[in-house]
Amino acid sequence: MESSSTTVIVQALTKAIVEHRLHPGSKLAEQKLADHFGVSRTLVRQALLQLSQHQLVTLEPARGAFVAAPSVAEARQVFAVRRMLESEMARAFVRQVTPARIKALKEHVAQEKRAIEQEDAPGRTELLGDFHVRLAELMGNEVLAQLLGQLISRCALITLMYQTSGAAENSNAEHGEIVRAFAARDEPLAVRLMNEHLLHVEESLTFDRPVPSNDISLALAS
Amino acid sequence: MESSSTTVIVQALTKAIVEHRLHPGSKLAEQKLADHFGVSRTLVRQALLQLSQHQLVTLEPARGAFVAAPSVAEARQVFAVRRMLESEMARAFVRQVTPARIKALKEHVAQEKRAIEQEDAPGRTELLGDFHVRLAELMGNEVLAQLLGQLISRCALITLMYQTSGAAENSNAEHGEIVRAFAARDEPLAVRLMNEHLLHVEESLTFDRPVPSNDISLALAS
DNA sequence: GAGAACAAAAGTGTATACACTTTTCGCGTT
DNA sequence: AACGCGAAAAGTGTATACACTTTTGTTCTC
Repeated sequence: MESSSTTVIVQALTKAIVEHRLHPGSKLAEQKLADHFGVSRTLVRQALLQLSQHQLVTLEPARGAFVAAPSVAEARQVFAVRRMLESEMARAFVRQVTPARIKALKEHVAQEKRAIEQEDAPGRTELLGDFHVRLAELMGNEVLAQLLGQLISRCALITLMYQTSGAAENSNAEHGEIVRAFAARDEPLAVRLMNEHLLHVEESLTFDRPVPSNDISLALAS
Repeated sequence: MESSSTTVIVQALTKAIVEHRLHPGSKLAEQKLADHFGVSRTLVRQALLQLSQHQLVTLEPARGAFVAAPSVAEARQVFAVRRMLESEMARAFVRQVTPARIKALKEHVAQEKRAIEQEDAPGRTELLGDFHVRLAELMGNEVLAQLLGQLISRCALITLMYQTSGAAENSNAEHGEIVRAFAARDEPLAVRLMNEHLLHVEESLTFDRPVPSNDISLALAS
C-alpha cells in the first residue's frame, strides 16, 4: 500500500492550501484533480481523505471535498493547544541545549529574516512555521515533530484567513529572542517567551473579518 | 464522501486493536476484512489508510497492513508528548474549574473503580484512557480532545504491548488525587500530580518483552 | 532429507464501471 | 420577471476488474 503517488498529491495540495493558492471553501472536484495529476479518482480520493484528517479539507457527504475554513473558535482552540504543547517543549529544550542545536536555530532564524527581506511571502510563512517543527526535530522527538507539523499546517491556513499584514517581522524577532533564552539556558524566560510569542501570533489575527469564501450566500450574508 | 461504513470499520478495528484482540504484527488482509464487514475492499482500504494515520496500523508497500508494533523509542516519545501536553492541560483546567466539572470527573473515577473491581479488563483500559480525554472535553476544547484521543489510542496499544499487570489500581487512585487537586484549585499540585501520574504509567511498562502474534477472524468475533 | 527453482495461488495497487445523489438549466406557470 | 418543476448533466460512493507483486507449495536435484 502507501503509494507514493498519493503522497505527492497530498503534498501538492497541502502546499497549495497553505500557500493560499487554494482559498478556503474552494471545491476540490475529484475528476479535475485526477486529470491534473494524471491519475484516477481512486488516488485523489485517498489524498483527500488524508487531507481531511489533517483538517485542511472538509468532506461533505455526497457533495465532495472543500478547502477547510476553520472557524474562529477552532482557530483559538488550535492556538490553545499549541501554547500548552510548545511552552513545555521550550522547557524541555532548555534542559538539553547543545551548541550545535543553538547554531541550527540561529541559522534558521537568519533564513527567516532573509525570506522576509526578500518579501517571499510563501517561503516566509513556511519558515516561520518550521521554526517550531525544527525545535521538535532537534529534540529528537519524531512524534512531537509530526504532531506539531500538523498543528502548524492548520495554523498556516488560519493565519492566511485572518492574518493582518506585517506580523511576520515581529514573529521573526521573537524567534530570535527565544533562541537567546535557550542559549542562556534560562528556562523560565524561554517558557514565558514561547507562550507570549504564540499569544502575539494569535492576537495579531483579526477574527472579525468577513471570511474570504467562494460561497456566495455566505459572502452576501453581511 | 466520508461514508459511515468506513467509520464503522475504523472504530471496530480500533477497538479490537486497543482491546488487544488483535495483536501487534498481525496481518490485516483486505479481502478477509471485507468479507467480515460485508463490504468491498475499497472501504476496507479507506479504513486501513485512516488507521495508519492514527499509527495503529502500519502499511508495507505491496505487502499489506499489519497491526502496529510501536518501538520502545516511539513509546517513550508518545509519553513525553503526553506529559508536555497534559501537565499544561491540568494547569488550564484548574483555572476554569466548576462544581459541575468536578462532579463529572468524580463520577468518571468512580466508574473506573467499578470496572477494576469487576475485573473488566477492556472496559478498565478504555475508562482509564478516557479520563484524560474527558478532561479535554470538559474544557470545551474539541481540538485538544481529538488530539489526545489519538495519542491515548497509541498509548493503549503501547500499554498492552508492554504493561505489567496490576498497574490499573494505581492509575485509578492517581486520577482521584488529581481530581482532588482540581477541586482545591491547587494549580502547582495538579500539574505535578499529572506529570507524576504519566511518569508512573510509563515506568510501569516493561520495555524488554517479546511480541506475540495472532489471527484476525477470531479476534473480530465480538 | 534439505534446498533451489519454478508454477500456482493469494494479495495488493490502480483504474474503471455503475448506481445513486446533487447540481444545473431550461421550460412552463403564475 | 420571479418561482417552481423536471429532466439532463455532473459528481460522489461503492463495487469490480485487472495488472503486477509477494507468498506458497510442489517438484526436481544433489
